[in-house]
Amino acid sequence: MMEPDTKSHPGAEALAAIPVKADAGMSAHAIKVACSNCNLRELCMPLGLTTEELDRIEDVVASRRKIKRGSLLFRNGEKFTSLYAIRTGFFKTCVASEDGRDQVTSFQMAGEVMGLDGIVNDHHTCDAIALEDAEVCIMPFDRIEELSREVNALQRHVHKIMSREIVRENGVMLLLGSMRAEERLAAFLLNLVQRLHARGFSQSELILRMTREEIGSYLGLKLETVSRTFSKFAEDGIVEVKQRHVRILNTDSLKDIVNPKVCN
Amino acid sequence: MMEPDTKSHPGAEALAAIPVKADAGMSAHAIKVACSNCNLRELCMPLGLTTEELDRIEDVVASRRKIKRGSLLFRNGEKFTSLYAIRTGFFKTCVASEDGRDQVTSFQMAGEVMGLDGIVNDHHTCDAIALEDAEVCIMPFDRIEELSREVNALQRHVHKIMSREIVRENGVMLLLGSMRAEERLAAFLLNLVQRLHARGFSQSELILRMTREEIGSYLGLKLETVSRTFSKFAEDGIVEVKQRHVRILNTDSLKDIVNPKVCN
DNA sequence: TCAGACTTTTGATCTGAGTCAAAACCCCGT
DNA sequence: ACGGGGTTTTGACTCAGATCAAAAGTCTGA
Repeated sequence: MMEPDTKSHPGAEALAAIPVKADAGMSAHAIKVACSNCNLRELCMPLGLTTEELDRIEDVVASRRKIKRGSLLFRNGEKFTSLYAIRTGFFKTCVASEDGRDQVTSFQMAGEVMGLDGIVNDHHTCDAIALEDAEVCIMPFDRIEELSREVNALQRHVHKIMSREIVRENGVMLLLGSMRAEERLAAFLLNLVQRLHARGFSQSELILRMTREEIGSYLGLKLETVSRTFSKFAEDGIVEVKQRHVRILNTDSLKDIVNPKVCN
Repeated sequence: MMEPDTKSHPGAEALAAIPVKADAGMSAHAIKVACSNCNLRELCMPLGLTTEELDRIEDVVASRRKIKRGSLLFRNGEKFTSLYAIRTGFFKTCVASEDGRDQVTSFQMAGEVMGLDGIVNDHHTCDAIALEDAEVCIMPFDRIEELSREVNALQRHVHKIMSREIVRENGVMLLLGSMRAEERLAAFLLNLVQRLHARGFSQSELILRMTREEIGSYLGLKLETVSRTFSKFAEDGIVEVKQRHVRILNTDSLKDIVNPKVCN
């Protein structure tokens, strides 16, 4: 299983077609970004912009920043200044209660925007941690606000991104509030693979960038339960699992698990 | 317990100090609203507006609508046109999975804004149901967008409202993903009473507008568990519960339950 | 005022997921 | 190539909350 050349997950190579490229070690402010040439544009930018509007929006992206695996893009309590669009890599965000429990609230991949939580109180309320070496575009929020007063498409886009996050979280609440372990894991896999597919990767094969414990935290389960459920799916021939390599053998079964059919 | 005159929950009388008043039966479009005189203004409007700005923002509120207890303000799938600010009454919003499970995703009270879920796809993705007779201010979203291009404080306010909702949902995910039944219910009560207190009501006494089943749905518990947990709190002398009347006798105990102290 | 439907409480029992423990596995840096 | 730390799997047992059931309470509208 799992030929090494299978395009099963975004890696740096897949997103490298950006002409104005930051050399390693180049400091953030020296980078001239070029959204117009970024192949993630349709993910983080509104569609149907005039060239002039696009030019102006490029100015929103002040610079880029590389984050090493395991380190933080921002942390709870930190002053909020910017939103971040992921160029490469993979993140988790976690909130913590006072007594140290914590909860993964999302996993984010290329083209997705992070930092919306910071707007309301001018400070971030969660940690954003890179699960693999990553690079983000830094978009100072005051510039976003300024420009979105003038470019209607940008204004609309910002509103949609925030609304999308609200709707996503509604879905997670449904999952956490009413699904059983198998349903949660099936929903999680389908969601991941669907987002990867939208980025040009396989519909059936993926590499998990997070541990069983992180999956468990996101799904409100313990890591052992996540592991057992993977094993169960594998026994049932629904997936092949080899550590973090997952191949989905039967998407329909997963869908049936998430939405149990009322049988005749 | 619970003297009838105790100001333990918003009722119509508490919010009636609005000079330009809609008579019963008056059709929605005939109402001239007056945010400037609404005592909920500091909840739904940005602070520090000039009189001129306030005048313009009043134009955002196109009209009002009364919703009878049990009926819908909007429903899943319905076209999105407006946000709604609650003037009086109490709502729940629920999402449903394809197979008919459903999940209460929030309870909303006077001064709170509903409908943000509809922005991303131009259609609502949840149902909003009045739990008591209610009245909302209708704010067509295209007008909000238009005006927030010109009034910076409004733009900022809209962003904050959406961000606040994201942060709130992060908190609910933490609750659903990592808390036990008692912790969930304690957190729920503290949250409700805190919001009511911000509206001038008692810090220790409240009337629940929702059933045990609705509380359970919100908290990811069955109604029996909610009932038992209330009984447990009552036995422990933390609250007095008589149907939907709740008096909190010991707020600190509730806080300790939510955030268990690491004992010495 | 009363009937009937909904809501809430409480008891008894069951079960899915948590907990504890140990072994296997794998990856990484030196 | 190896050692060691983190990760994953699996087993045995426990328990919090679900489920099933029945009775009591209460609200509503005719």
